[in-house]
Amino acid sequence: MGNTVSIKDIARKFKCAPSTISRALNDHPMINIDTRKTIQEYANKVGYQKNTISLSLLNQCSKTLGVIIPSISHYHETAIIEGLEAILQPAGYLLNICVTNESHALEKEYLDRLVANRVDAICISLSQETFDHSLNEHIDKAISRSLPIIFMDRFYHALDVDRVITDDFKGAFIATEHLIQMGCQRIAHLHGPKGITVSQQRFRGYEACLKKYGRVVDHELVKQVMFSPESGLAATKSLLDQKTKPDGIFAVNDEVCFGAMKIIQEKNYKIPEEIALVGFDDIPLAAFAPIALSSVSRQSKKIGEQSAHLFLSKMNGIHQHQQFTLEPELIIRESSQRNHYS
Amino acid sequence: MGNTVSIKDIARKFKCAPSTISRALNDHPMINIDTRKTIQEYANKVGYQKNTISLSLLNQCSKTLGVIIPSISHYHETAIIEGLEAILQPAGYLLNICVTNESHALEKEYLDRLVANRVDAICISLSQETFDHSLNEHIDKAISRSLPIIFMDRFYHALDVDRVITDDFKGAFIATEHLIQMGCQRIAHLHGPKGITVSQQRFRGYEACLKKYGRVVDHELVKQVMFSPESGLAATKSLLDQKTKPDGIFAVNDEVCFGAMKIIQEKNYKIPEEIALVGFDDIPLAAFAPIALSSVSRQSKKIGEQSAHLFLSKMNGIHQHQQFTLEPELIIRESSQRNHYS
DNA sequence: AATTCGATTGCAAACGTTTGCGTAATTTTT
DNA sequence: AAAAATTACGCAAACGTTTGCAATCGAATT
Repeated sequence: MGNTVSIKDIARKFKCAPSTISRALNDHPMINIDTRKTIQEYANKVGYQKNTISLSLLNQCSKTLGVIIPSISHYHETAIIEGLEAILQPAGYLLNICVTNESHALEKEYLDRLVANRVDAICISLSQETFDHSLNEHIDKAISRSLPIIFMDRFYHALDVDRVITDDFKGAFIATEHLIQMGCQRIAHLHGPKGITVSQQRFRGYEACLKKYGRVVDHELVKQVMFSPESGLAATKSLLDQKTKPDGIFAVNDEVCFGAMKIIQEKNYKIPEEIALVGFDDIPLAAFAPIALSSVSRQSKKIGEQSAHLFLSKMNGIHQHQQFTLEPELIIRESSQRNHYS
Repeated sequence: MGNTVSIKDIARKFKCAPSTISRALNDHPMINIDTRKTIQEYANKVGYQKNTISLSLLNQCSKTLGVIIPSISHYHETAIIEGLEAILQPAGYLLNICVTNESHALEKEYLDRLVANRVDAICISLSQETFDHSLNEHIDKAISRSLPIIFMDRFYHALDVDRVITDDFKGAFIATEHLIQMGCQRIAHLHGPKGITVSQQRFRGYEACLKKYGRVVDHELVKQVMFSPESGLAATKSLLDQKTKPDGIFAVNDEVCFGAMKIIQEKNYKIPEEIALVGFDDIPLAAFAPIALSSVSRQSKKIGEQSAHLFLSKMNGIHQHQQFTLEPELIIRESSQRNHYS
């Protein structure tokens, strides 16, 4: 494309070997101090910029991390990216971000491309399709070529992998427990898309908590939703239309709660008195929902940071597999606060 | 690190030249069809994956687009990324995404790194600091090495550049005009951070519209905010506390409106009857605000798509500078719909 | 005067791939 | 049977950078 100047160009100018220029630019003491300065000044003047790809080729490392995520439209994912960048920018790494839209084919395609680009490692949150059908060959193939793969959020069938996840089970458990403590008798659950691990984990936490308090899951009170307010609205509407109405709802995420609130308020139920509501993710707008929304924080940014640290440790030659599980935190706001302590 | 197999490795196995392997893998007709098949099968078996960095070095193009954005925590930015990916994934490109947090130093650092990595072009939304102090040397330097730079959102001082922006002025104008048509007499504006172009453009549109209808800006009704609900709440509170109260508010973005709504409802003003509200960006949760929020859509995803197309056209050798301005669209919802037509 | 030493610099290979050109072997044409 | 054409493959350079080793030169030591 043009006027990019290389070490060879500079070498021609100074009638010396490229190696001399290279050493001069890297301030190698082997080179005469005056020569060094002269060369550096010249390089600076003509805007010389090191070509990193040649270095990648030489050093077999690209100083780039591949990131594969199913979506980028929610707070959780962008917070993860912020966490990754916060740690990896100072370490000199760049991020190759790939969004799969929950498609297995795209995930495979992107994985191949990242491998072809020789990224130093890959942080991945598996797509729904991959998960649903356990389509793991592409992952296994990548692992078998000893490319470090760090799993975020979604479990992988194999045990000996690196991963950073939040304890969704526990998060759901404490959310449900909180609703119970607020006096809710019929706690509904807006269940996330089937086959997604977080959906399953959160349902299991909800189920386990009910069990602990001597209750059982009423399947009429469990509705499946997508991760959107529209879906939350529809599911909640059907909840409110049936004979067994809930007096508490634990939803798979906050967006869903916004939809739930809309219809609950439309039907003139009082939040939290008649129906208490708890979401998941603690998105920035949670506090500004129609009724300030209680939510379980999954520490999204910390997932990114921890994954970044895990990655850096791998770059430093630590090859044991590491698994981190972050603690969820229940943020109690208006939507579930009943001034009822038990 | 590595059981990565190269063309040379395969060549050794078959006791032939690397060039033969290369041609065989690329299905070059020059190579015997049987030899081709055999080699391809073997390569497949041992998991050969083309090393793209060597190709980047050879072809002087990396099939990678650098993306520099000030933040990644809002809908607008993630939608842009989605738009970019939607077009560039099928075209075989990867995205290097860099988040500057509005810091000029980081922007400079990232720009250098992307140049060093020889990305094929850079899509950039300038940081606030860069903008505030017109710190453009790094950009000029990049341009001078004829690296294609596509500006998104924020104007650049120079005229002959490639850019894709939305007409924020017009968006603000139609939002304000709508409030006027809804009968608002004292329209406040929650002004975005100073020095940010979108803030200025939106204020100017607001100002121009008032002028068109024979009004002037009442500076008591213009408050400066950050792009957050907290900030919107604080600014609106001070609006409501002063003698000249607004009966309509046009805010620099939707998050700010969520904050505004909170305090307006707390103080028991009716939306939209007493105070009508219009935001900007049309985030997915806008329809699920306490009162469904009217908002100006800036077609964020289309910015990404259009930038991607512009980029591709540059890759196809079209060197003229192109400038696109997307039309904003006012989405009218409850927060401003007064059943009052004029 | 012969030797050693230190200070600078150059040479060449390496990373992985592609590609124009040369060349050998085989087949077809005259 | 000789010439021409076809087929199939190898050689080597190129992309930009680093680095171990050799080489050159002047100065200092024996």
